[in-house]
Amino acid sequence: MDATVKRKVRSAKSARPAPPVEPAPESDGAHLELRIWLRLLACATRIEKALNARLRKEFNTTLARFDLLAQLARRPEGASMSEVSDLLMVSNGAITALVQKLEADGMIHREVDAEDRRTFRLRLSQDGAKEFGRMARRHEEWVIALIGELSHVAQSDLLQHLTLLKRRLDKHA
Amino acid sequence: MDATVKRKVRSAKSARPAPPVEPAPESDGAHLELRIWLRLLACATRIEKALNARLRKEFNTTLARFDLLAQLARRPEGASMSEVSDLLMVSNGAITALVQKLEADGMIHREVDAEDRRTFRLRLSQDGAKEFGRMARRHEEWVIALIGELSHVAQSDLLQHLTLLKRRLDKHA
DNA sequence: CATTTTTGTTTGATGTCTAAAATTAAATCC
DNA sequence: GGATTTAATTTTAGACATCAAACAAAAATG
Repeated sequence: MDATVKRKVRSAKSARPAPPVEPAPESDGAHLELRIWLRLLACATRIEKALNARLRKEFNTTLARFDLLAQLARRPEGASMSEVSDLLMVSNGAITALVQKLEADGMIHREVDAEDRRTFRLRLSQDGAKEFGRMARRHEEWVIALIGELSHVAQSDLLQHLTLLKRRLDKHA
Repeated sequence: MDATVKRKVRSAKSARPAPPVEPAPESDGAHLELRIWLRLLACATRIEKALNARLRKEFNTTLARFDLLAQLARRPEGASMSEVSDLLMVSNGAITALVQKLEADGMIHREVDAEDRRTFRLRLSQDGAKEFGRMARRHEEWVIALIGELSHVAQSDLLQHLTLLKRRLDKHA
């Protein structure tokens, strides 16, 4: 993770009116897009590592497990493996192992669907729900601590831009 | 990867003047910070998966390898394993395997340092440099295609906000 | 100078991801 | 209604990540 490229491009002359002070040569001549991607990745990995480390320390678990529980927590009716796989945007194979571990730990139940014997219905267990509640509260505090230093305005701007970007990315795929 | 929490918080009454139309309840009552984190992660994983898939398809390689080559490409004097480990923000153990593979593929050279027989000096090989050049060009095109649909203004806003966020995150650590 | 301590790298155990092949159940098609 | 197709899940093989333990070489210490 880092995707550092940053090459000396800086050729396409801007047809836009020049900004007041300077065309912002920025720390490197690389394309804006490249610089955005590097920053985005840097932010995401920093946050991800911080959350992962804390989840491990305080709850002896991981983000992947937490995310799966989070999906089940908002679906009292349960979900199938494939549904979870889609929700988490992770391959089917990855779900199998995760679910086995979580079931062994008593966090979730896995029952064969009465209608379709191929599919499993995954549900949070009672213990799982309680433990997830504890984790979610801490998780939220951590995220707020990590991002909360930005002003409210900066935050909503950032969210808006990220939402826009995500929409474009989804269209691409 | 998804870190979906989104809980029913919405308690802290805003002491700010209400916006023109609505206080923007947004799609969910979750804290702004949480929503930002989810979007950020979603964008990063989408881009990362796209780049990884293409690197594999076109060059039979991965982002991790590409990133390592990128670091060496900008350091003709070479770098030690630990330096690379720091640059990529990845543990030492991860570098060992990566370097072995890249050396076996003839992309990099690894020579023991004359000064310090514990350390290795890693350098791009000629073939490695050429191959990296090809990959970097394509990589840049891909990133531009993925992000380039955003307007220039949106892009520089986004970059600015991400830069700010990254600074805060680094201070935290 | 012999003994720590620190530093650079490797190894091993574990966790997660992917892609592709295998398995099994359901649905569909003559 | 038996054969094919589709769908849900598992398995396998290959990456890459972590952490912690083990080493070996260099530096520091007394």
